[in-house]
Amino acid sequence: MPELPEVQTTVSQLKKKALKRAFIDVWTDAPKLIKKPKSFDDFKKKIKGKKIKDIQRRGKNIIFKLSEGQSLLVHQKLTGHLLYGRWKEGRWQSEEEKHIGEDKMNQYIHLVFFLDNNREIALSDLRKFAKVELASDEEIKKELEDLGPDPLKISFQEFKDTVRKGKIKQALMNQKIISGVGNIYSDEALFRAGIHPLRKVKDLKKKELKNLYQELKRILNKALEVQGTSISDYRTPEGKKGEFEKLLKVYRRKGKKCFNCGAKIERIKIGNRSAHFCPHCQKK
DNA sequence: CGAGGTACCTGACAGC
DNA sequence: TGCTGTCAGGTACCTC
Repeated sequence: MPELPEVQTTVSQLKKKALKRAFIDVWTDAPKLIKKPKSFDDFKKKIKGKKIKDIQRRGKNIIFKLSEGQSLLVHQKLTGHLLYGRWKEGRWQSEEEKHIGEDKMNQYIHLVFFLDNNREIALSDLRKFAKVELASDEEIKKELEDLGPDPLKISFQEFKDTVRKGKIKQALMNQKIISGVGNIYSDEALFRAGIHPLRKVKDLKKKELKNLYQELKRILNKALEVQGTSISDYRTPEGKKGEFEKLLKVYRRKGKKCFNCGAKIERIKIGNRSAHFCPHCQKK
């Protein structure tokens, strides 16, 4: 799913539902999703009885802090998303919204955690790219130590100090520079700041960088308010769609008219990812 | 160390 | 209709 707003939405909703619950069992039809421990049997043995003490976000990673010094790490990659509800006889029921594409939902559920309150947390993942790991707090912490700061938590000075080189689009998406921003929100922030994605960071004026910093924060906060962007089958843990899709100005709008000036939105490749921009509002 | 390509999977959609 | 190619909220790993 998932960039910062979608991951944060997931974490916030799960916290309301699953805090202090314990895992009593786990099921999968795709054991390759679990990277640590390597054997699913070990994973199952280890997680049984562990209590959820906290749920945190670091970049796009979800960390369940468990009892006995253990952490459960989930990275949803492109199409993964965690759901909270009921899993009965191989079918999923969301807590609140029962009408959204139930068959599709069931088809992509590949991992189910059974909690001690007769509810389940499920991982739905069309492309099965997600990563799930259970290890000690220290081991998980170490794995995430290369991640850059969270864009919502840093000052402009810190932003300026960390976003220093390369093409601006790639710098924004580089998790070691700042963590949590991906293709959608980097495209959208650059459009709103009027900056061409291929511009070099070192060529940006301080004013442009400041503007970008502010637009990035604004857009991430706005997306958080509306629970993110739903592309493909993304749903919040409660089964709702994010509403940011309606606010997209360039992302996946190739060939359509810019809302500001009417020019046609373009799509180019930068480092094997696509970048969308308005050639008139975002001059190179 | 960094940049660029590929691999990991499955599905939707455009064009012939 | 059916086939082929391209694209998709991401990152790990390899080569140069």
